Amino acid sequence: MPISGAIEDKRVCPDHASSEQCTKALLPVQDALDILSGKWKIIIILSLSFGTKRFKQILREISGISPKMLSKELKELEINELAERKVFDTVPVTVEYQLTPYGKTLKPLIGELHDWGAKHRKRIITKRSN
Amino acid sequence: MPISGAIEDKRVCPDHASSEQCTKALLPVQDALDILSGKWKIIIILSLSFGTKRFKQILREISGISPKMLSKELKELEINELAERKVFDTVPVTVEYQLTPYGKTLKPLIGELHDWGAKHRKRIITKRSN
DNA sequence: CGACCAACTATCCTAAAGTATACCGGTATA
DNA sequence: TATACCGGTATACTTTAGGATAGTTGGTCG
Repeated sequence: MPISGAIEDKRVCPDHASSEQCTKALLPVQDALDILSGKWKIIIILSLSFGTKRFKQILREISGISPKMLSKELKELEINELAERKVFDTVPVTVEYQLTPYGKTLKPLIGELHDWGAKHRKRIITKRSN
Repeated sequence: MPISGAIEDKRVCPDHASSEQCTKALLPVQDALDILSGKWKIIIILSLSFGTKRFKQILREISGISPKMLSKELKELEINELAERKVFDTVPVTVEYQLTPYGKTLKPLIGELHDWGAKHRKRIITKRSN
């Protein structure tokens, strides 16, 4: 006897939602993940969403990251046009990083991530203390 | 001479936004990333957001994933109470996976990811064809 | 009998991710 | 003189993620 296979949320998943539709919906998500994946990229973007920052400043704010990783990740963000590197001819040289306008389009996404993370954090902390 | 260090978006980053505030904002995001990171987890959640699915069905829908990875990732989703595994005593045995109510709270986040990914996809495809 | 189904598990392996530590040239500060 | 700052590199290393392939258990089909 076959099981029901009931899909409980008809709004999100109408009965006719085929596997192909699902597979198709995965593509944009995979594209997004491709350039946001890794342990640090989103964290760095969040940090820059607070404003222009200098290299050492980011290094200090993000605990645990090494200069090598920060350097590498910033380069990748630059390549993908999410962040911008500006060099000032001061002595010693000053380098500033900031989000590009395109990078700023990630703010709603990161906002959601922050909100969900905050709720999740509460949840796990509450659990532990029980 | 010091540079301006001007922060262009006072709405997001008031002048008094200290490094500590920024560091603090990172925590919830890191918590979220901790359980969502990896190549497949978000993809699997998205797939399940379309409705209850069986193991082989997910395997077919998500191209490129191996049974080993799918199995591993599903277990982790279970541990974090984002997904649920139901075994039916049919012949042969049937196993269904679905999002828990808690897992469903990720839908807005994944929606944002999908939307941004779709725009990004357009952007890179347009670029390539130029 | 042999092949195939579902739902995995086991084993082996590689490539990439990430860490740790040290170092650079030039300047300023104690 | 010694130390620290800046914006990184260089080197060496470990860890982990993920891929490829095969096998398992119990049952059905032809």
